[in-house]
Amino acid sequence: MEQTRKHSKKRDAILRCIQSTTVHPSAEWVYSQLKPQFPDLSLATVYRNLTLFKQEGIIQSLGVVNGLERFDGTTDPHVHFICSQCGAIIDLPHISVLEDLESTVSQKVNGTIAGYSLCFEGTCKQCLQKQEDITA
Amino acid sequence: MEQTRKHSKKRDAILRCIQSTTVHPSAEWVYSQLKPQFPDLSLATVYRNLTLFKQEGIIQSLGVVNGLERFDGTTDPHVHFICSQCGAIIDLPHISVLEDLESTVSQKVNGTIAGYSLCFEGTCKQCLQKQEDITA
DNA sequence: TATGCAAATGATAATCATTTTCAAAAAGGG
DNA sequence: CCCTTTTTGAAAATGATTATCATTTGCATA
Repeated sequence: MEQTRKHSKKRDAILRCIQSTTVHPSAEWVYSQLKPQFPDLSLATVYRNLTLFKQEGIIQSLGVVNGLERFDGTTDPHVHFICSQCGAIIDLPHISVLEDLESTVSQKVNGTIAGYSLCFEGTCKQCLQKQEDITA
Repeated sequence: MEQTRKHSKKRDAILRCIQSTTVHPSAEWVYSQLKPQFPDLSLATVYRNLTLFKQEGIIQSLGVVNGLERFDGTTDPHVHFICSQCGAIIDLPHISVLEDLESTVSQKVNGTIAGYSLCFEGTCKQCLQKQEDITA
């Protein structure tokens, strides 16, 4: 009765595509990569599967950059550098302290840092209480 | 000949609105706040002015949350906590080290941390070189 | 205070990324 | 092979944001 996840060549290819690139692609980029190999691939299928993978927690979303949602084939949180001009997203592993981050990052990417944004995500106090209220 | 910035009651009210709240609002929220006071206010005007303020650097965008772009009336980069359920954005000032951030933040907001994302923004190596090529 | 012109606005249409719909095709267990 | 469920393609729908354009407003100047 419960939903069973099936495999398909296209689904598998989409997952492999995003897991084997470092460009942190958008749905459109994944589509354009796979279209030659799957001429009848639909953009909706790419969106559907990326959303699915995201829900399953095997990929993550990096948010919207220049109007396009960008994905990351890895699941561990790590630091990124986003170029505000070309939209490139670059991985920056192994950074530990906030203080000297700007100069360190600036050197790592060989670019200019205009600013940074650090966001935590989770469930806030009010929502935790709501959940308890429902459960109780 | 050059463009001069003019004042208007609505423009000023929009700026005051976003600068005097801590909810990190969307354009729609600002609109709904001001609509009673300005019955003929257009949503387009809110979008226009928020975009303008952002370009002028007197407010900042926190990115898209649940499909809505969220703004911050302050301009200094600082840490935020986003509730993935209700979309609330909470300020988290004075945090310095990444290591013990998760537990610290968790205590501060009295909520659950699912993860974090730290993004730097600026100009990458390639784009810097392009600029030089054009200038030269 | 009246005048002229650039900037700002409201209403609405246009954009454009993403989602939904639905009929047809494929997966995979029996 | 069947049968049932999931997946897909194509196209329509959605919804936030942006552009358009005629009108209004701000404000510098006469």
